[in-house]
Amino acid sequence: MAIQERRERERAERHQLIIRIARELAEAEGWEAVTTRRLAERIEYSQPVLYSHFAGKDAIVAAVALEGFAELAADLRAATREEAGPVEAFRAVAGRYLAFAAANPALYDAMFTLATDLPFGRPDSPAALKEGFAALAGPVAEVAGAEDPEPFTEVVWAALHGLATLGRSGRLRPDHAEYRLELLVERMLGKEAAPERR
Amino acid sequence: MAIQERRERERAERHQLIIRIARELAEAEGWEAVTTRRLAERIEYSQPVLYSHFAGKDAIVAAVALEGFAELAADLRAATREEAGPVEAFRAVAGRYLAFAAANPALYDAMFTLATDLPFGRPDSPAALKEGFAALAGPVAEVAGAEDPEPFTEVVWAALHGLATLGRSGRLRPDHAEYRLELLVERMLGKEAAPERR
DNA sequence: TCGACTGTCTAGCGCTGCTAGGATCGATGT
DNA sequence: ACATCGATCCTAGCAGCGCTAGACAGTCGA
Repeated sequence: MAIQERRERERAERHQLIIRIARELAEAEGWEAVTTRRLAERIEYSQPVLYSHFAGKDAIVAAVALEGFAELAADLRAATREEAGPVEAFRAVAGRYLAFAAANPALYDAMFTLATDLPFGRPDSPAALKEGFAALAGPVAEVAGAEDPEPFTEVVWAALHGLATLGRSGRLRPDHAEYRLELLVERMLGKEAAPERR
Repeated sequence: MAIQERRERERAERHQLIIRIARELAEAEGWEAVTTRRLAERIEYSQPVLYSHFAGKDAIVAAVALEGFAELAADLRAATREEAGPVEAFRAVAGRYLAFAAANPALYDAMFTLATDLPFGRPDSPAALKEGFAALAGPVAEVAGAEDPEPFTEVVWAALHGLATLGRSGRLRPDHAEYRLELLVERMLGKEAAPERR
């Protein structure tokens, strides 16, 4: 019995190893450098082993993406806890979201550009996915005011996502990032006044 | 002499043909179906001919993207012309942007997801790129109010881009699209009031 | 009419994701 | 203790990818 348990444990470890190496490789050299051969070499097994753990390369990317959602959720929740009022929490969550995207570009790509067919917002969605969305949606909905909270959250999320992706492909002026965030937050809070220039 | 002119004309036509077929193929079956072999077969020439027109596959995608920017610019300008005041023009441009992205998903992908290294916002940017950005930035800056117009434009653009991309990968509820647009427009105009529910 | 040149094609390189089939190793029943 | 069986893993290879070298034909100017 114990032998079989050890096997399953080793197998689970290898499963996580694949995900970790894929992520490291992607973050270091970009996703186009993550090939099944290179991945196999790094985990010190042959290619077919990958296919005994995942249905294909897409499934590996999806697994990395899922890990990303879990981390994002934890990150956003930590940001929320540190703040007092709903407005501060909203501001903190928005900032943390952009910081997360900037700090983990390859991971963010996996989550939003590569793994497009993760089941989103459906009952059978993986827990990490639901939590990720909830960690963002909670604080955002708090400041929706008279607005219907769901579309309000979607719009805020879309704006953050746009800032993250356009910013990274060099289509927004690199400085002014903080100013853009301020501007978005203030407008979404319904304040017309221009934020402080910096 | 006339013969050489004919040759150059035919060559230019073939150049456009490659771009057109690549776009059609992408729009019909997605960019992953656009391979050099398939493309060569459709234009009824062999593969190497493609490389006498473009440096590589990326250059073909970039050419399609550039065409997209030109069309988007024309589209947005048409939307602007039809409207009277700056607020209406802003609303129209925002709506038309999302409609364009929804109507030409593969083209939009080429413009913003695949051709990431197009020289954006630089002096040596292609004309179509500058025009595309200007057609959006003009009407948007009109309603920036007390805001610094450039970051304001960038935020609006990012929000629209986010709505376009998240919407297409099924991460926003399919209905409510118009409501989200309304909400974004109103907030960006500095109005706190909730838009009409529909 | 003949050589040079331009334009095009065939064939092939190294890479990709993925898989069939065989070898190897350890657990199990007698 | 040994033979058998089953799981596990690897070698080798497939089709397709982007891209290119070299052969070939057809056209031009001398």
